[in-house]
Amino acid sequence: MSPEQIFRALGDETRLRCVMLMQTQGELCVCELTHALQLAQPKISRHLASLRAASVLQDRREGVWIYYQVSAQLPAWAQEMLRQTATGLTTQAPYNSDIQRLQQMANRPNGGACAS
Amino acid sequence: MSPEQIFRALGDETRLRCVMLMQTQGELCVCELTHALQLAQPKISRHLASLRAASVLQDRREGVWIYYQVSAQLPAWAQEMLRQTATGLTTQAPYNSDIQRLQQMANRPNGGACAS
DNA sequence: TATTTATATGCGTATATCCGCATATAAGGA
DNA sequence: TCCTTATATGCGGATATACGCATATAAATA
Repeated sequence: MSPEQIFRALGDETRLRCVMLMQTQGELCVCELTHALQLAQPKISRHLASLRAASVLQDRREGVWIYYQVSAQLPAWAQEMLRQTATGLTTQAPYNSDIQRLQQMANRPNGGACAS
Repeated sequence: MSPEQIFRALGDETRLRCVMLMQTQGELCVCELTHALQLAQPKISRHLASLRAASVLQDRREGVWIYYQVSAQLPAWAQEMLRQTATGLTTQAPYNSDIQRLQQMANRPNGGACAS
């Protein structure tokens, strides 16, 4: 996908929060994102689909859960750009609170980063 | 301005080309951008206004010319993000051709980077 | 003051985007 | 097969965005 489509995909609060969360926390399923951002599931789901369409995210099914993560196919400049952005943003609201809510979430699915 | 507004501002081909050009070539006036991108002046002008509204660019008048550059007020993460992006993109089309056309432009205004 | 050059903006239109709500799909277990 | 849970999508409406074209503003100069 073209650079401007990548930027356009990041140009929405919900989508940027999702990407920042995955950039710092790794692979997450839809219910984890829904919990962390406290938004309706159809809304999250639709934004994830648009991020995937822009090649920003990749997904994988594991049983009932669908895990999303920042795509490994992203060009190097884009990966570095996201790293920089996360470094700058994740200490401030609402990104820091999203991370906190995720880490305090009970019953995270098994494949999730919290289960050992 | 908020991070997602910065990304949204970059999420358009014309605007991204303008920003990449200024990121690598420094301060430019509207006629230089119009020449380098080979687009209509009202179109360039309107996109510059929207980049300024998103705090991505700052402008300054010098006589008849209005010079735009990447804003020095941008948060550090955003400046670094633009630097990364320019490093990744400016070797490829259409960004490289824009730079080339700018450098070959005759009669660049006096304040421009070419005049000594 | 009239003209030229550089830049910005008003306007109408076409299209894209985002939302909430309801519903569809898909997998797993009783 | 039925039920539950997780996720995706159809739809209609409200709003935003981008465009082309014409025109306005603003500075310099004659």
